Amino acid sequence: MEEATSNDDSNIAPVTHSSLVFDGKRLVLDEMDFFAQKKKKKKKNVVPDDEMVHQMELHVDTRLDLLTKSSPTMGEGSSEAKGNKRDDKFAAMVAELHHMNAENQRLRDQVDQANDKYHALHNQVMKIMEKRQKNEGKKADMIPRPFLDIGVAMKEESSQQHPKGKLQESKNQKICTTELEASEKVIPRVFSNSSFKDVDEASETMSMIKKARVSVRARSVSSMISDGCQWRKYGQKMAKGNPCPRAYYRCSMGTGCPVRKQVQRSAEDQSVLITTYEGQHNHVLPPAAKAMASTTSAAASMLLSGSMPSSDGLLHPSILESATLPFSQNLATLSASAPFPTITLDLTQSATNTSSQQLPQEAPQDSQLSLISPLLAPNLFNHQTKLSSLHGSQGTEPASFADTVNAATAAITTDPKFSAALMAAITSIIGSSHPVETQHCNNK
DNA sequence: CGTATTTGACCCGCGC
DNA sequence: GCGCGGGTCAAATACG
Repeated sequence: MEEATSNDDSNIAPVTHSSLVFDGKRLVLDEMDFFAQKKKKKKKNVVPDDEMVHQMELHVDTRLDLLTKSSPTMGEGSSEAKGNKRDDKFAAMVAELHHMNAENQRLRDQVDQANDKYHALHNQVMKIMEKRQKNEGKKADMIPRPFLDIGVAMKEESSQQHPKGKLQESKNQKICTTELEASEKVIPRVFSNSSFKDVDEASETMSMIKKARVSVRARSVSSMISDGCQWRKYGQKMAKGNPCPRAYYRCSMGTGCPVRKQVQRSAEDQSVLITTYEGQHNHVLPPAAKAMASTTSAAASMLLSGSMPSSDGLLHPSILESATLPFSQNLATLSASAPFPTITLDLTQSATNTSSQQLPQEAPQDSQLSLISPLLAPNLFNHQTKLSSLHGSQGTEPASFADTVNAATAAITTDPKFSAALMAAITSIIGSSHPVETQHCNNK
């Protein structure tokens, strides 16, 4: 029935309908003599073709224009003169419309061109960085895969991936070799699809960025690793195969902030807290929160850039081999078989790996942090410098930690060591910004 | 009383 | 089409 009424409206005159939408002054409009004439005209042309509809649309603008400019006290006597005036205005409006259409088209072209240029430039930057990396004596076979078309990669691998991808996450570390072999096959196609060809692809990528997730595994006794942000709990669910419930949080620092996170204890080790971040903040963040937020962005970029394996795998073996950090192995995994591409940063692995090498099994949590943190700065600032020189901007400014992580986003695509540094960054964030919780862990 | 949390209901996508 | 599981909503409740 509602449909019928709305149809009635549109049948009477699209003009009326649109005018309603436009300024909500339908009554006033109906009282105008000019409007009455329009109705008569319409009745004459019973079958409205496209041109007619177009004209009617034009009339909308004309009438609206008249409404704002003409005097309501106009009599009916000078209708002929007014008609001429209206014709003139109508012609002017048509001309203006054509002009605007042309301009619109021109702007669209400009946007397209800008888009193309952006991708071309991005491509060039990546090539330059790649060259630099090679010049710095990197292994020849350790070529990162810039501009990985994750959509393509995921499609490619969807035929190979396991039916229950999420359950595979814990197994990723074991099947890493197989997965990487599979991912190698994708590389040629990846390079051939190095830039986005159309808007659809770009928007798909944008949604991918939004949906990209960063999962952080860390040992914590408290129910949530606070990260400087304000979170509002909006749900809790029992996840299958896990006795511990999964909690859903929404960022409450900004109105309508799309960022969400899930917190869940690991099924295997309930002392391990898995925090999964999704989305990007749409508001200003406190310094403590900035770093984690930046990490999410970095991870999203990393997913897009393809410096990580295509799906369900660990970091590229060469990446791991090249990583000098002792805890880098098994530190980050990527799961693209999950509903959304997810990077898992395993801070517990690093702790156990490190502690198994150097510390007693019951080594406190802060030993992990103290080992990692010193390694962080040189890695990060090294890349900060690189980027600053590339962009030719504020390289001398003392970058905040968050800025550093932000700047790392691009670098991460070219330097595999950087992922390890990122792990360290997050570890130090968790450790530094929440001494209470860390203490909590330590006390246990 | 306003705000945050809890929790059952609901929606949606996916696999069979 | 149906069931399952993940994710979200929103009314009820708790809390400061």
